[in-house]
Amino acid sequence: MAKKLTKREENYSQWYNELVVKADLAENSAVRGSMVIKPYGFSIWEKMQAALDKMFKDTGHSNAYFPLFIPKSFFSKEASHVEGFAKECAVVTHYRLKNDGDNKIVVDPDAKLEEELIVRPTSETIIWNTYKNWIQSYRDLPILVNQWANVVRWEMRTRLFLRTAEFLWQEGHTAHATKQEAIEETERMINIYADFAENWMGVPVTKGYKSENERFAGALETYAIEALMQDGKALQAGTSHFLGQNFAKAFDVKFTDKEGKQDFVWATSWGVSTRLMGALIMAHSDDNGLVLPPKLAPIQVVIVPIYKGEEQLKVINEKVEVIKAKLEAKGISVKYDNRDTQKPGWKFAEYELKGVPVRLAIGNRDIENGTIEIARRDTLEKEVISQEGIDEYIFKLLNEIQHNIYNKALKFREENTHKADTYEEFKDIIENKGGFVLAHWDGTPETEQKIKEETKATIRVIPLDAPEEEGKCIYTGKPSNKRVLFAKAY
RNA sequence: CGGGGUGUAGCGUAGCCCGGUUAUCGCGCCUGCUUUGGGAGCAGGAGGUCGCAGGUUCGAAUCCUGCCACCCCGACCA
Repeated sequence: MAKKLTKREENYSQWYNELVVKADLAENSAVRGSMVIKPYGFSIWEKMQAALDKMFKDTGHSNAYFPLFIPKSFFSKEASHVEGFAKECAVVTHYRLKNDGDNKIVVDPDAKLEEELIVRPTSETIIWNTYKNWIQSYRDLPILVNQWANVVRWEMRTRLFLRTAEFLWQEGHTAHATKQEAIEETERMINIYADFAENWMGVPVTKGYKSENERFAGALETYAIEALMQDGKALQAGTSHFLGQNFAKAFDVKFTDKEGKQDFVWATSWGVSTRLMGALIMAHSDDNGLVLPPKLAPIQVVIVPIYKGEEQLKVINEKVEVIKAKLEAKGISVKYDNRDTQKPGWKFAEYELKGVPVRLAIGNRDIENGTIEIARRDTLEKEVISQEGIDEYIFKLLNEIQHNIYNKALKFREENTHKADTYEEFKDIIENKGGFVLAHWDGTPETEQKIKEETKATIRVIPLDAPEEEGKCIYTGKPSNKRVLFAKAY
């Protein structure tokens, strides 16, 4: 497979599909644009969930669950929200099937719903309809709730992991007494996402806020983290929205403050999805398959025995049990694959494809010498080391791999981030090099739209840490005081 | 929804233009022997509504009509 992938380097998306769909993580479902996440792939998602969930809880949030179906009328209450999602909703119109007498199952026309139900594309509406009943006083605030759920967006075109019709995600929905508190929450959550992306996934991200064009439907401000994939395209990896009082007004959610005055509640919402799996794969993988950061790898160390005959295997088994126990005592997840149905070379390739960070191989030679062969996935380097102190060695190595993967991605991003001062320069980079482009922009949606039409590049974010700098918009020449981040995006 | 393309075994494919024995090849799968430090070798074997429905014909994977599904490109998007 590796050879096949090399041939396809030019077409990253095919490469990606080949690797993920055929190999390990998913296969096309009969349902349009949905995906099957296979057990190994799903365990990566579970690791992500666990880490994020802890971060949410450490910052005072709790999990809850809201309905999958949303009455259509809820949607129309917030004008820009409905406009943003109307074109991609799956709608339930009936509640029963029947046999039409010809042995065909048809939708029973008598079972038409009074009001259609929308399969949630996001839950702001149904949640704020609920919050209305939960909030009367400032004493009821803040509400800091998160839900792990699936959502459905009937996209025109789907793409595995990045844009599936149904996807898994978490959506946080918070309610606050003051604008300031809500903005702080919005920023807190985008920082958590950035922390997770960089320190768990090993994917460097740029934090910033979205231009008006790219803003979430119904939000006053959308913060996002943007990551750069190996093919030079940007991927939005997480968003946190300051919703102002829009949803409180739409659903009439008022509270009485300390002075006895009534005011609308301030809101935020934030989410990350299984798209993160796509980011993880596309940021680190190489021609041999996945490269997983140790913190998210379902298997951190795999041990492969090399033997001739039952006798040798028995000796190796005993030795490996000791090593495995020592590693597990340090909290390292270990798989010992002593199946005799596959050969060692086959297993090596298999676990590389799966992205297992560290592989140990032990054979008769090692039993005699008290050694073991250790191979790391990120650099593909192999060495023979002593069995003495191997647990400590691997513990440190996993940590080093985690950092190395991040640093490699960071270096890639630095090498593929360019400044452009003229439109010619800008177009040249976008067309020929790809990657991030930092450029001045006059701040108008019209200019962004023109640039998008002409180059397909959009403003990914206006970086939070962008330094003040006098300049001229690359398109209109109007004054600008900081550079914004442009790229072609998924 | 527009433009292009493809449907043949679990996967990837040849054959189609120009109709004609038992539908090609590779991977995978099963059995046996030899192998095992980077995806093993040899021998044998199983596996097919040729996307679906009609039509033309002595005869259709191949020609015609209709339908369906999927992929790529555009508009849309976490």
